[in-house]
Amino acid sequence: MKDVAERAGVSESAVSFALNGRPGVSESTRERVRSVAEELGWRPSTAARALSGEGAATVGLVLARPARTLGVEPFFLQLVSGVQQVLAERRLGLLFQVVEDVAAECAMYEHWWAEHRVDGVLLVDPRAEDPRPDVLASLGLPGVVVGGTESRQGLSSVWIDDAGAMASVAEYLHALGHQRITHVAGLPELAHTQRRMASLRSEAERLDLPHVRSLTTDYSDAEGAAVTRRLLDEPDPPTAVVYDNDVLAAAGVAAAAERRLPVPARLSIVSWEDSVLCRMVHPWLTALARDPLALGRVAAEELTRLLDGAPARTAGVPVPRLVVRESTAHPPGG
Amino acid sequence: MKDVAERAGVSESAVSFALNGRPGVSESTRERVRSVAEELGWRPSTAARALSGEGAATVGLVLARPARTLGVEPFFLQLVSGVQQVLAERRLGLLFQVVEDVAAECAMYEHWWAEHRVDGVLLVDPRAEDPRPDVLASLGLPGVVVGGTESRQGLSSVWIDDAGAMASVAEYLHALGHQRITHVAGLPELAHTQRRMASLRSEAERLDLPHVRSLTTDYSDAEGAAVTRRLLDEPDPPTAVVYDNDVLAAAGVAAAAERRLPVPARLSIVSWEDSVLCRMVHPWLTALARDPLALGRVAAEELTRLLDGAPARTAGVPVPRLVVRESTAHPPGG
DNA sequence: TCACCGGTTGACATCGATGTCAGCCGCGGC
DNA sequence: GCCGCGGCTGACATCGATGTCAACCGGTGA
Repeated sequence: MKDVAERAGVSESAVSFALNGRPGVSESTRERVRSVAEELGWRPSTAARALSGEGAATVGLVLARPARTLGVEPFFLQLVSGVQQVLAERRLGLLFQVVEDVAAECAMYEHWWAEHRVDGVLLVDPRAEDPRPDVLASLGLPGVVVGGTESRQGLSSVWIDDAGAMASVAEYLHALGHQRITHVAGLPELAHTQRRMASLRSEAERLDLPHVRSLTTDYSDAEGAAVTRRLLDEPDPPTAVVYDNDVLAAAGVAAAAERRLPVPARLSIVSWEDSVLCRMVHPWLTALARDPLALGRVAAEELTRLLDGAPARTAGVPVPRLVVRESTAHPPGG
Repeated sequence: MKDVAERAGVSESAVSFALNGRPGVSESTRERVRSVAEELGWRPSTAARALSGEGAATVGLVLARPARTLGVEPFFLQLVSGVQQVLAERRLGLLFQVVEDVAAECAMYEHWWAEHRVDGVLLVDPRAEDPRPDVLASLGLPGVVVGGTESRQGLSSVWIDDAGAMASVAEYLHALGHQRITHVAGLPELAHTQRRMASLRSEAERLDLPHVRSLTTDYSDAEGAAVTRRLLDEPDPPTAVVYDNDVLAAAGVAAAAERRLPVPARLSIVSWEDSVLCRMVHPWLTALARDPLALGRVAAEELTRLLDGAPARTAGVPVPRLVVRESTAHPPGG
């Protein structure tokens, strides 16, 4: 900074004023200082800035998953990519951490906040009984819950209409004539799993479909295949299965193929997540398409709003759209 | 820190001495200070530490990929997970950034370094003509090239034996009786793509196989399928195809299925990357299994060595192992 | 002639740690 | 009785920015 001041022929104070857009310098000086800083490749030290109360210019994101179940879904990296499109404009960095479980995630927040490493965090995979919002609230650490429903305790939320999406899937399958529908869900403790299950139950009631149910899994291809095999061995197997993500759905297709059960002639399949995976299996999967990039962008925008001192609120992203491909049809004899 | 000093009944200097393992305090005081700090949940502000010459306690990782081709492979998140297992021990954070291209990646390094945001970086996807090592060297920013071959310009490397792995695949297919082998490779500018292609060429010469070649793609399922279709339409199609990653291989299987070409009876398929994808397609894919977690761990260890002042060097990870499943067999009539 | 103005300076405090250094206290040995 | 030493204190500088404040300079209007 001293160098910049010297080269521009002004004082250090003037440099600070000029570069932070504060009054006290003329437009011409401001411009000169700016160009000198540019030329010298000078950037303020984040450490020094953070120390003088500007915050760490960093937001945190923790992913709590055991390493082995990590990363088949394109979803996550796309989300991060969207987040960064927004953060980049503000010169905010993203501190990223993979941990084993939620307890470690909470510890991470405490450490980050105690060390002043982050100004705020994005919380993903909200759960039904979730200790994390309480932790953030008690710390006073600003946060946005990605996929949360309401904004409480000073946390913002980005709301995803799982219930509406599930209703649209149920209606679509019902319209095709399906009566026996099974929902192969993900982890039961995740909030969106419970929302989807509840929505399906109420839709089944509304449409008068008694043979509708949800089964939970750990999202792994292994459980997806195992559950599907069990379903197909039943005396009255379902005619349509809705899988909670692309991996489960692809595993389901593979299981059906093992049994030489034609999809969609004998079994319709819907994937709750559209990705290349859905176009890599045969037949191509009918899927709920959402836009993880947009979700990431909205989440990051909400977080920057919070950091700017705005009150917590709930933002929404568009309802997932059902993309009909080859894996759904009328039920046999329907 | 003041609070800790007060609660422990000692001076601030004593606290600093105690917690940084420096002489000047008795073991009993050291222990008392430690426990008070623990109790108060005190952690040193990284900003203040960084400012007084300790470094940012953060390493950087930039992923240069257009958002749409992002994240089908489990590889990347597993790598990150391995990296963090090592970084966590040292209380080092990971600053993660997704950018569009290598130019943006270089700019990122310059910014990070100018802002003192990172102490070192992990460089992934090394290229044949790669500007990035030069940038790091000119900045003096410590770095580890993940998948690099030699350590030059003060950068360490983690070496992956692509050539050896490719040779083992070629030998395996040759032993099965295959003569016409095609390698559907990834991006031509990546260093490992070139290494694999070169290795295949020399193996083909050694084994006297004239009908062997490599074709490059962008790693997308679309190109994987398109290339495979083109291959199968040739008058003398290959009897074995080696795909440079799991996505390409799965797309290849799908393309073969479209043509009703039985795998492996008429076409053998090998995937260069083992993942759940390889067990989600039918038939299950023979694949080269490497261990991204271990790769991440070794890379992070090399980086911490560099940060500790050790000279740059090249470390190695085990050669990928060929896991034989259902997608490879003798060629028709072989 | 003087007060006022915007633009600018230079000196100083602040953030929270590390590093250094003189000096203090009490205990043991010569 | 004095020296030396381990253990500890307290004051100060340092890192690189931000924030504040009194003062100064040249030009304008009253």
